Amino acid sequence: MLDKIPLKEAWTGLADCEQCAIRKSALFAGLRLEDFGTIHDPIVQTALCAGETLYHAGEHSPHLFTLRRGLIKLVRYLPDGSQRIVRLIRPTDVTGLETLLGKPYEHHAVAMQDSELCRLPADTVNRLSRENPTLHRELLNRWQQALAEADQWLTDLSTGAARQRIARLILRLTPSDSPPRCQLFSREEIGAILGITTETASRIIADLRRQGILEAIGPNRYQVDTAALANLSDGP
Amino acid sequence: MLDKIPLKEAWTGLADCEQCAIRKSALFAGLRLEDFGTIHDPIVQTALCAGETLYHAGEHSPHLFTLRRGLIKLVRYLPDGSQRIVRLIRPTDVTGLETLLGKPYEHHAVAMQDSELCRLPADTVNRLSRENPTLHRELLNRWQQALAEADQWLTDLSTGAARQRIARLILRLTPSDSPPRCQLFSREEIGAILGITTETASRIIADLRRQGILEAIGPNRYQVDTAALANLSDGP
DNA sequence: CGCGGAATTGAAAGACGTCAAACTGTGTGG
DNA sequence: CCACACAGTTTGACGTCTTTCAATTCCGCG
Repeated sequence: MLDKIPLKEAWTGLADCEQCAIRKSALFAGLRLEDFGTIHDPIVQTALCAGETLYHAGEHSPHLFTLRRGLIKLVRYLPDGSQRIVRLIRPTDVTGLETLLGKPYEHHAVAMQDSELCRLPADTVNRLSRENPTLHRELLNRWQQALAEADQWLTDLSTGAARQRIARLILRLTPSDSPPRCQLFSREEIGAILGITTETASRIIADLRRQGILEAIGPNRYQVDTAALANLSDGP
Repeated sequence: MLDKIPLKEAWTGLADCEQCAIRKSALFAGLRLEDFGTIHDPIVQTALCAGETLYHAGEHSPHLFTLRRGLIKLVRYLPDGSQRIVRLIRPTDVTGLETLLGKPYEHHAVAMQDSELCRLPADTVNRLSRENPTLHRELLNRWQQALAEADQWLTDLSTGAARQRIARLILRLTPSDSPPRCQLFSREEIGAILGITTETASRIIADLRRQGILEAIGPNRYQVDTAALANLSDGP
């Protein structure tokens, strides 16, 4: 399931920013060539294996991150010790924006899949944001995007019956290719996303399989009957 | 319950910004005297009675708002027609930040109490934000604050059993004065905040009253046994 | 081939939603 | 001033969904 290719090289990559595969949709999309020359504090590329932690809540570190590949969960622990997954970070997303304001991280960030990311020094981003209006606007956009996503997370994934929540989660995880396939997570993580128990998540997913709405095609990979799910998602 | 004092005056108040009672904690806290002189597009003060709508989701209007007095709910409607309250705006909070990016409003904003607010033109705020670093930083702070609040809303108010959610909501609504009192909302609104039904909300609150944890002292006003609620909030 | 963690399943209890009726307080009109 | 109508709240009864706790099965890996 996991191809473990830890990248140990911590390179100071200016050239690579310019050539970056995801650059057109990345935070730095609006940077001019000459801007890259002014980056002195190195931008480090790092890799995480599934399950590894990127940062902890409360930790105070002047870095934000762009995800290049993989999947990161932002987690909060509840008083009773259980966890709730608050948001997912996907490739081209940025996390750790709060460090731009000198604040500690708000969540635990944990890799759900093997991941690669770029670590950006908060100072550098702050300075570039002052000098480059496009980057600055892009930053605001990211902030707003995170907020919109948080609100959607609440209304889609924490509202209504468990079946509906699962239907909406799977739809959200299914790219609109055809045939529609999606990569699910452990039942425990699904529970932590939806605010339901592991068993309930398991029961419902097993049931969807029996109904033929999901068809297993690999470890936690399914082919999806999107129409049936869409139907489930807003009515029983 | 409601003292209806609709403010009809839509004044172009520069002087009043400087003298504003909430100015020290307002968005414009960092503005210099000379900055106020550069505001040409008028800042309008408006008032809403409980139940009135400030703006609709999808509406495209270049204004954001600071709440001076009262309480505003940000609402999303679900496919099935019911509503979910996504966040509350309290005095000194800002709402409608998305218009700074030229985007339509993400929510319906409805007054839960009689409210007064200032309407700020997005252009003006954008310009001032470019010219004044303190204001600019304050804006980012507000954005981050909204995001943190959204995450807390999810973990506090949409997680766990209905009793716990209600306990946490009441605690959150109770200022730390003594004796601790709080102003509740209609049972329907409480349901929409917590993702439970009106009846469940009513049952539990009625039950808390019978247990003496809440004691009615006015229309939807209660004296609160905070210790008992804190106890409820993270265990059964 | 057996081990261990994850997933699934079962049974029973409890929580919550649904539908409907009774109750309360408030404002209105007689 | 009282009776009534209305909207919100409370309560009841019942069914369904979800959790809980436990047992079992499945699957990847050593």
